[in-house]
Amino acid sequence: MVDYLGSTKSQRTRRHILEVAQRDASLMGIDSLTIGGLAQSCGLSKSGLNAHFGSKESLQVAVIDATAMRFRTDVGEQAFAKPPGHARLIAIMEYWIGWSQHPARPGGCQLIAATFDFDGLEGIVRDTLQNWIEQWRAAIKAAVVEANVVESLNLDPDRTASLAFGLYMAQHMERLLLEDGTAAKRARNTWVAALEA
Amino acid sequence: MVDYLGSTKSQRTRRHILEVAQRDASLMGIDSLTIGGLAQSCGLSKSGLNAHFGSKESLQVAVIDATAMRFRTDVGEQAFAKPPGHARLIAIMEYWIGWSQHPARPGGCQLIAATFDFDGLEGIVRDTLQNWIEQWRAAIKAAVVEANVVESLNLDPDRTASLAFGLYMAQHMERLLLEDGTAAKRARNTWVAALEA
DNA sequence: CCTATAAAAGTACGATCGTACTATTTAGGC
DNA sequence: GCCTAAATAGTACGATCGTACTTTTATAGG
Repeated sequence: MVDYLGSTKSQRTRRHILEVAQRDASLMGIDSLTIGGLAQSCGLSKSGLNAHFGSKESLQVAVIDATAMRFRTDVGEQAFAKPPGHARLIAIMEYWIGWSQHPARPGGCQLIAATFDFDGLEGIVRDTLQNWIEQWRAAIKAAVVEANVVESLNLDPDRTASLAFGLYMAQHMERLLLEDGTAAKRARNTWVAALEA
Repeated sequence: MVDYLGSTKSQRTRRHILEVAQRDASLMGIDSLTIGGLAQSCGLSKSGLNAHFGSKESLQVAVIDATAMRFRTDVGEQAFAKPPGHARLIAIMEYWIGWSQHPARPGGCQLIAATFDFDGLEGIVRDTLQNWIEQWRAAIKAAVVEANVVESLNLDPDRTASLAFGLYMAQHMERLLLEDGTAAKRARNTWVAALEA
């Protein structure tokens, strides 16, 4: 286990690399990261950067892990800090879309985008993505089950989780490719309406 | 305008290249196509293949155009052959998911996947994708407006179109990355339920 | 069948990729 | 402050990328 909170030179550099890499990955995608290009963005030499990860694949996994860890604190924990039930479901979409729109993510969520790149491939990068998506989907399902109990609803957990992912991805596509400034608000509204039905 | 239906040697070869390219693009993504790799898949030399398109960017646009043209006949026209209203909306999702699952598309829809690769870039490939997505989204919205009239419904066209794209993309992700065999059926069911609410 | 022309192959070139190996610089415990 | 070890830079190598240019092969009209 890598100590992400340490403060040796190596750890500080590694954190900085992953910071820059996450931004680059938002713009061009995780599989378009290059060691040379990233090194230049960080003010490092190619070999200096690669010494931290050993291979491009390990770098990609490290970027995904770092992003997923931040997602957990910025979205997951924030949403699950709300009381179970309707409020928590609303918060999930609220923080999730906020994550997508965050200034540190100028090209939108790197993880969702990477999903479409790696779903046809094999290897540890795909497995890492799969694992992260499964965890987040399971968390949403659990929140739906809770809400059914607390609010006496009858939402289908799987359908509702799919709907959440779908609205999130539609928002991503409409906002970034179609340059539709109303996409985020529409996704939130559709989510709220779906929970009431 | 290229004559896609001609039968000179060049036109036949071009069609074959685009056929193979669409399959490769389904598996690895349009932006991962390489001229050398595609030439090998086609049994052509690198330069023999490139003579048909002139550049990689033109090849990518040609692949997108060819895919979009097939989408129009296999999904758009099929769905709009149904009577306007509820039946047409159901058919849209039905044929769309059928397209995603078609054996010729082992890695799912190339166009939706490419969307997430090019939304942060600039150039003619992005513009071509944007144009295609906009057209299909407009068609869905039109079908919703029709259905509101025919069936005396009050569906929001924009929200419903976003929902359609969202359910489609969620199905793609769940089926291919999470290897969830129930994803397609769930997307259809959720769509049907949403139209009734 | 011959030939003009289209189609494909062959070849080459600079750029960039990931990565291994070596040299140099920098950091931190005594 | 020195000295060891960690961190980074330097260099090199084979592979592959896109693409320009030249040569060969195949096609189709007369």
